[in-house]
Amino acid sequence: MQSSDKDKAKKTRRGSGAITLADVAKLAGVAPITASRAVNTPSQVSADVLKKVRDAVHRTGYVPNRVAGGLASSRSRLIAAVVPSMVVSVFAETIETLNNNLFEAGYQLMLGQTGYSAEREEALLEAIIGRRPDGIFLTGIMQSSKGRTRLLASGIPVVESWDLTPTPIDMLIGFSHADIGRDVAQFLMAKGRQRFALVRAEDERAMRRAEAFQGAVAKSGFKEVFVDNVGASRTLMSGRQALSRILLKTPDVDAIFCSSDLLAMGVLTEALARGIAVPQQLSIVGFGDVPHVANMVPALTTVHINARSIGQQAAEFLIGRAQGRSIKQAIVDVGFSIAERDSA
Amino acid sequence: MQSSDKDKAKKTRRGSGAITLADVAKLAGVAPITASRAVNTPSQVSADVLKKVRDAVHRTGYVPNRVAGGLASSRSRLIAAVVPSMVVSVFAETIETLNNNLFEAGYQLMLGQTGYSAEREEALLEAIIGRRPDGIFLTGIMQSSKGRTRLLASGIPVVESWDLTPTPIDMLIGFSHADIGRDVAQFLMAKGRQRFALVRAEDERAMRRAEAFQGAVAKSGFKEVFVDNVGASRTLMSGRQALSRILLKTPDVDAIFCSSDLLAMGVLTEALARGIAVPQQLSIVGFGDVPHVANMVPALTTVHINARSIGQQAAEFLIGRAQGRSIKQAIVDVGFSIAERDSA
DNA sequence: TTGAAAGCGCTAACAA
DNA sequence: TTGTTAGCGCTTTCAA
Repeated sequence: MQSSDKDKAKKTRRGSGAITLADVAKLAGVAPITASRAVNTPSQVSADVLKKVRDAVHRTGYVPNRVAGGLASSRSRLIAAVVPSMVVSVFAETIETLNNNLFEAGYQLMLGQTGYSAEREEALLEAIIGRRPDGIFLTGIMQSSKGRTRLLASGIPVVESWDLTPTPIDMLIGFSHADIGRDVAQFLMAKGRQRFALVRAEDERAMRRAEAFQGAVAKSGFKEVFVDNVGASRTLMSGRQALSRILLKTPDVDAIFCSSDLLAMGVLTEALARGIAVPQQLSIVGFGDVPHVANMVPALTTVHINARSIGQQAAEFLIGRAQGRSIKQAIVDVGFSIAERDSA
Repeated sequence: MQSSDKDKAKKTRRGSGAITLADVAKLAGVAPITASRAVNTPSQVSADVLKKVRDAVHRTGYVPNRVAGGLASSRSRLIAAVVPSMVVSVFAETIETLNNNLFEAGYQLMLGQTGYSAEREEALLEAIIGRRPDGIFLTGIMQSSKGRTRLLASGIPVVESWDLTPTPIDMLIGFSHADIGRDVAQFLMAKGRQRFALVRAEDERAMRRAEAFQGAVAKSGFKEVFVDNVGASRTLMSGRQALSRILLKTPDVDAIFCSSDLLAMGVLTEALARGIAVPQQLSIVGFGDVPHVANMVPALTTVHINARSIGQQAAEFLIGRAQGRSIKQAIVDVGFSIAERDSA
């Protein structure tokens, strides 16, 4: 007798308890589908209905359940991004730009981190595909054939990045690491440097830059390049320690190419601490061009990668695909440049 | 006559086309719910069924649709995190740790960036609640009462962070910005410094640190603190420019507290470039303790925040709540410390 | 312009 | 231990 008008029908068994579109529709006196149209495609309903539904939305504080919507429409409006690490600022820049652009277009970003681990990457892929995102952004190329197969089988648009390959899974926005290694070597040789060393982290792309660097140096007949591998530790401190080791083995070193700006800053810091003149006695080149290295003293010479433009381009591709457009030029080489400053 | 066994029943109208649990179940010769149990709670099915279902999963490459599962169970296994910016490494550290811990527990991270903008934050909140995540991590305290109301109404567990308040929405992991400002002022006064300046970005929390700093200095009878507000630009360059401006107004400045390590590095860089001795002539204190500032020369004295422990604690809270546990001590002051190094 | 019906792919509840 | 049934909250399809 005193039942409110909420429970006129027989009670259902479950549910999250939140306001649903059906509640809004009932309040507005229209069918659920009409309320749906008023919310999503207002141009399809009359002004009268629009007003009633909007009122009801306001009164109830209704927030559409995108999970249900996603299931029904098989468009999740979710994009997944896979990154080795967030604390590496170049990746953070790409993700920030990607995320901002996606958000403007009504897409949400799901973030996965591999920590540079292959098995982690595999588990991540499964978790991502399980969410049925409308697109996937990969930092790097998917190396594992199992991963490639899964991705292909999922039918989800994929952007690989930060590298070049003739056989991308789908779309690609990258640059050539071999070219970078070679160009940096030539740059340093043109400066008259003669004894080279590399400081690099355990990372497949860094390895390819290193190999091209070594190749170019060898081709010009200089002594073999000394390579210091700092392993997984990508800190300023490991750069400092690397220089110490290098000086022990090759005291006559006069040029060092590092696999990241942070390592280069470490080398630079250690050099200054030891009273080694940079760039007079020692040239140092970094990789990434993190924003602030340009304004340090001495300013770091480094390889500039346009991390933000990669993020933006990826957003365009992914949104385009999610909206059913086909991307014509889906393989883009964004290139790089050597930002010549004070350290080399 | 030649129809495959896929389409024995009448064709359905829609769908994403991917392999579903029903396909797997049919192949394994069991009911869908049994296949579901084999996949999610293997202990509930017989060894025989488990094997048949696992085989079918392998043969088909089935990946469970978490969207559908989330809708049915009203547990999305999704946690949302709101951050002002990813390129600020302290936030990146927290997010990285949060994400890693969540992933281990089978949760996925959805990332939202406010860009320090309030209206952006509002839109973000709507997008996040629409996904019905199992938890929300907020960098900072939700200031807007509208936002607080929405969050409260959503019923989703919330962790606010990076700050303290007597009235959190739900859970809280933070530290006192006023205490930091006061302690840093006292630290510098104890060092015998007499003429103070602040470099700060346009940011509510930085403002509170600044005010407490000014208060402590005033209380001790020193000249008024000169404040340089660099606005939204949080770069090393803005730190350099800030020092230039400060020197113009207060040439006798001997201590500067910056609202971030990056700004402090800028001030430090500019000081060194001008031949100002640090810390002899000028003490510089940063905020955040980004990993590498400890190893620079001179090493930066800064306020250490345990960004990773915030992320880890938040993961624990959120996962606990998502699994129905109630958190007893849901307000945590993680504190801070002044990492005294060479710059002050 | 509006609505009825039928699912999206999965799991909770109940039953066998 | 396994299965049946009935939705989760929304949108597509088809019809009026």
